[in-house]
Amino acid sequence: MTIAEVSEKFGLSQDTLRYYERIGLIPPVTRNRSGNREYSEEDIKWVDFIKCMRQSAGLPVEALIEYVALFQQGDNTLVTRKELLVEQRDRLAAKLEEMTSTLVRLNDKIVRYEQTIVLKEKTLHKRN
Amino acid sequence: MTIAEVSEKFGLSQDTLRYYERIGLIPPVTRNRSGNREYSEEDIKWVDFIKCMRQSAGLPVEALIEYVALFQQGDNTLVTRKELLVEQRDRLAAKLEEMTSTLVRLNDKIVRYEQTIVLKEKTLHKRN
DNA sequence: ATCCCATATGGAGTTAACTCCAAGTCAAGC
DNA sequence: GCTTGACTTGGAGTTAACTCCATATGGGAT
Repeated sequence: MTIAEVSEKFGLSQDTLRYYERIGLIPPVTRNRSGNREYSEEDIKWVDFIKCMRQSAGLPVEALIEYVALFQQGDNTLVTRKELLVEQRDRLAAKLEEMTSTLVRLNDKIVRYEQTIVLKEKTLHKRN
Repeated sequence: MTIAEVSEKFGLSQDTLRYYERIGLIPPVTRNRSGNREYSEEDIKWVDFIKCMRQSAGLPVEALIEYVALFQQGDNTLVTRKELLVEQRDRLAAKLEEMTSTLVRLNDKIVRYEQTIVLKEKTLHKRN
């Protein structure tokens, strides 16, 4: 797959894809004879994983760079990598809890707004 | 409450508190005779609300500024304000779902790591 | 051969959200 | 009455994460 196709597929700009590779957020992408990126299945899996961890989970770029670096060092970093993921997972879980209670708070606020608005409408009715 | 106390209480720097006020993320704070901020109960509730919506829910500053501006215009913006909150609530709920499935994905990955690590350990045992 | 277009690189520019700084003011203590 | 320390303001600086740009190159169509 070319960079244009990957960009299209994931909704990441070509610049972002190159940027991610440049800073080590994804491992170096396969190239063809003329030096252009030719994303392999592996490469695409990395893009998918990183996109998910960045955009959806909001994991810090720094942690992901470290993860990729460890990955490239091979099997003797398995335990470290796992620990890194566990830490991020725990952070994410905590964040989720926090956000859930904020969602509840927002919902409550909305309900109070609805009540206030209904009250206002009734008052207007009475007047007219 | 002074700005130092509010800063302490919420873990927001004094600079951030002034910045929030400057850009309209919280309404103008009460002042004492010498012009220093003297946070009232109301003011503190705003800080609490905004901190929550920013840091925990990650609502965009822009939307919150609009909300505060509407609030300051009085009761005839009730419906607009409610709609604004509903939109943000829905976004937040969507984000939460997305994050939940990413959490699952991360968890799965961790489980696979654990299996791989256990396998490695067994292999080593056999060898030695 | 020439034109065109997608791609390449290194480096500069942008954006959001703070964060820091310089210079000034004010009340309290010595 | 002078110093000290917490506060004020407007504006500049920083950081993370892109995003854009200028310039160059490599193949395919005419």
